[in-house]
Amino acid sequence: MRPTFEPGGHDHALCVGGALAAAEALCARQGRRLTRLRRRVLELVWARHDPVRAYELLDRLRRERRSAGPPTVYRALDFLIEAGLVHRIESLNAYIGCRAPEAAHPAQLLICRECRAVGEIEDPEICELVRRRAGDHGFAADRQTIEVMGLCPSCNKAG
Amino acid sequence: MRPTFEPGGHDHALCVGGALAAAEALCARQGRRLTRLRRRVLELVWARHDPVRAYELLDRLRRERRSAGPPTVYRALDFLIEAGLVHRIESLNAYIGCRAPEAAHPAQLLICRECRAVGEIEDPEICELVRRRAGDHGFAADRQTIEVMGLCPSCNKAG
DNA sequence: CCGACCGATGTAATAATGTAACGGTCAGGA
DNA sequence: TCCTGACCGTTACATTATTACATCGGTCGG
Repeated sequence: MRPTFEPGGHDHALCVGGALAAAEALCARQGRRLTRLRRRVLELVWARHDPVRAYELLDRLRRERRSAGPPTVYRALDFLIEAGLVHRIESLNAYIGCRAPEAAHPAQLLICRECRAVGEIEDPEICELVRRRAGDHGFAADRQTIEVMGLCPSCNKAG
Repeated sequence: MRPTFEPGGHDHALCVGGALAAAEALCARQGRRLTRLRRRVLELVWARHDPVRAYELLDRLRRERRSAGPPTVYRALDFLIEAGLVHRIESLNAYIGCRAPEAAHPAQLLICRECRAVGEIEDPEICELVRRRAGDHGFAADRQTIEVMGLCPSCNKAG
């Protein structure tokens, strides 16, 4: 199991490579088309473990594809989110690569307010409890957004 | 206990009046200044049980205060959120009056994707479970955003 | 009373984020 | 061949939010 927060000195090429390979496999399995553009956007999202903003992606994309505009990025992101390869972080208006795209799942994100690192957990118990409590109020839940602000392990130790 | 989703025919003046009275009391107790402007913005937020957008508030505010600009609204909202009187709904970029401002609490919002009604629950068990699970990964949680999309009781029955 | 200060608000400009609408291209199937 | 639908280019625009600086209006020490 990968750590929730990636340590500083890791070989990031492995992260990117793994994410792209997983994406290829997932799209093949689900009959989705991971085009050149979408693949490239996913790669840019994975360039770091921090959340990435849409217009950052656009800037980087434009360096290699002059034609890129906002819709270029947003359409690619929509596809990647739909496929479960990327999560949108609502409280930051930002995006991050999903670390467990194999199993479709609601994202539970831990966001460090110091270093901006984002960890992803996937806890079925939380998911189920939220669904049940919503149900107790007559509400039929179908999508959950859970985002937790705080301090990641290393910033917590440092502070 | 008030219902999580307010029924159709209720006397909404009571909701607004109650919210304003609670706000006065809370601010008095905490030494915060609920100015005329802030009070009026809170009242506008409470005009309906739906989420309100910042620029909707701005439009309504301008009718009675020509000088109002975006910062006017955003500053008032910041204050109200800080005081726990209003919640920001991250997944909608919208705002809604808090129904239980007495006890500071993380908002757990149930958002109907049909009628846009928003219910608020306050479940300590969810809160605690999320905190504990985050802690299991070495993460020190201090603020939670929990937003659930789905169908409210009446839309669920209708559909 | 005076003036320094400070929080609240006014005001203008602009940044950041996101969407609509339409056209072109290209692959695959009737 | 023609049609269709997904994908992407392109332009324009809508929405959301912030920065920076000016001003107002009370409070408090002198």
